[in-house]
Amino acid sequence: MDRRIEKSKTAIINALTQLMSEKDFDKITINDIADRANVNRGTVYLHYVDKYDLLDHCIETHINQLFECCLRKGDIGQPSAKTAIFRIFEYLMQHAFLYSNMLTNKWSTSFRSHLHAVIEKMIEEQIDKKGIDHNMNKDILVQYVASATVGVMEWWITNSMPYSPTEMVEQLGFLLERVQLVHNTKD
Amino acid sequence: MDRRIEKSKTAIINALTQLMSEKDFDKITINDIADRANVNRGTVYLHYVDKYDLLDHCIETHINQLFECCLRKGDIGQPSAKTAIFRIFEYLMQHAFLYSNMLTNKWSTSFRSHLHAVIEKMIEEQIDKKGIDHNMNKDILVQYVASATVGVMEWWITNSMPYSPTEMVEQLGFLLERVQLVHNTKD
DNA sequence: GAATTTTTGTTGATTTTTCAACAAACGTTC
DNA sequence: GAACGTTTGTTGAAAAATCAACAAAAATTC
Repeated sequence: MDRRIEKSKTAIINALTQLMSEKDFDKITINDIADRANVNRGTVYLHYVDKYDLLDHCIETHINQLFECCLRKGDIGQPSAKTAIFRIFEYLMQHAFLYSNMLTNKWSTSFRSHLHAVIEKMIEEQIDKKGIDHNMNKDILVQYVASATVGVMEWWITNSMPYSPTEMVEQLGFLLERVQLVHNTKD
Repeated sequence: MDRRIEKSKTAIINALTQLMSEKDFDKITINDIADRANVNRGTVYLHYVDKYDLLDHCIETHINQLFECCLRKGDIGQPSAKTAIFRIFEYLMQHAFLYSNMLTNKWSTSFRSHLHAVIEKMIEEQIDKKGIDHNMNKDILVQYVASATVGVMEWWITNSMPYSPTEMVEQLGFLLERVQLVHNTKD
């Protein structure tokens, strides 16, 4: 990709990220974004069809970043499932306003689908590593667990994080043990 | 100035600044600079005729920055001469390697002249504020004091800062008192 | 609800940046 | 000192970014 495109895109995404942790998405104009990114307003339209398309890419970037951060955080191998889940909740908490903003009513579909995609991959890896009960269908199990996990996360964020990350991991741990995705030993 | 030019120029100047506090100027190539600035090598030549022209502009930027930082550091009015001098020495100390690198044998001319220009202005302001002895010529006095001050600074940097900023201010204070540029009261 | 302002999305002309290719100068190594 | 790789500075064509101007849509104000 052309160096200029990369610079413009990251500047724009970063600008929206900043603004999203300052005020409501609805209150943010393309002009605000362009100003903050220090690019011409036209440049935004050059790469994104509108504000919502930009938000979509912004969300995608952040979900990837979240998992990049939580799954390869200076580890040699992969962290255990419980550690990963804990880090995710912790991360969400640290960027509370931004993420609850990304889940804002109308546009939560994008957030959910991107999060689902990445959680799905993660769960599949886990299954391939640990194996499953012989009378279980893998595809269905993946969809089941992914939907459940994303649902819990979404609920947790939109309800102002009523429990601590530690509690969330513990509870989710119990549930995941029942489908044998997590060892029931101390982590 | 076009937004792109401004961005390119600051990226390039910042890149050189970074590299200058890491290694000798002679060891820095245009390629290094372009890579660090994340611009094409050609872009460097678009704004600067060569490495030495770039260094000159870099030095200019830094001298301005130094004085911006030392003379308007959250003050309401102007800081006293002694305070300003102290801050300058302190600032030089904090960016020791960079500045000693900027004074490196061959290219010190540029550094000296830019520093001189800015010190000269500063001294003139001081004189206009405090006035001078009636049988003294202002122009000559300015040149005299500016050269002396710059010379001391240059010597101080290239000789690895043998005295503390406090001592330097004290000594320079004595000397400046003799031409009545600084009050001989406690500051 | 009409008038006014702001925001949006598009356009075309212009400028800047990029990239790849080049020859010349330079530095190193054998 | 010949051969090698690296760095320099320049070129032209292509791509991207800028800017100003525009009409339409949306939001605000009175």
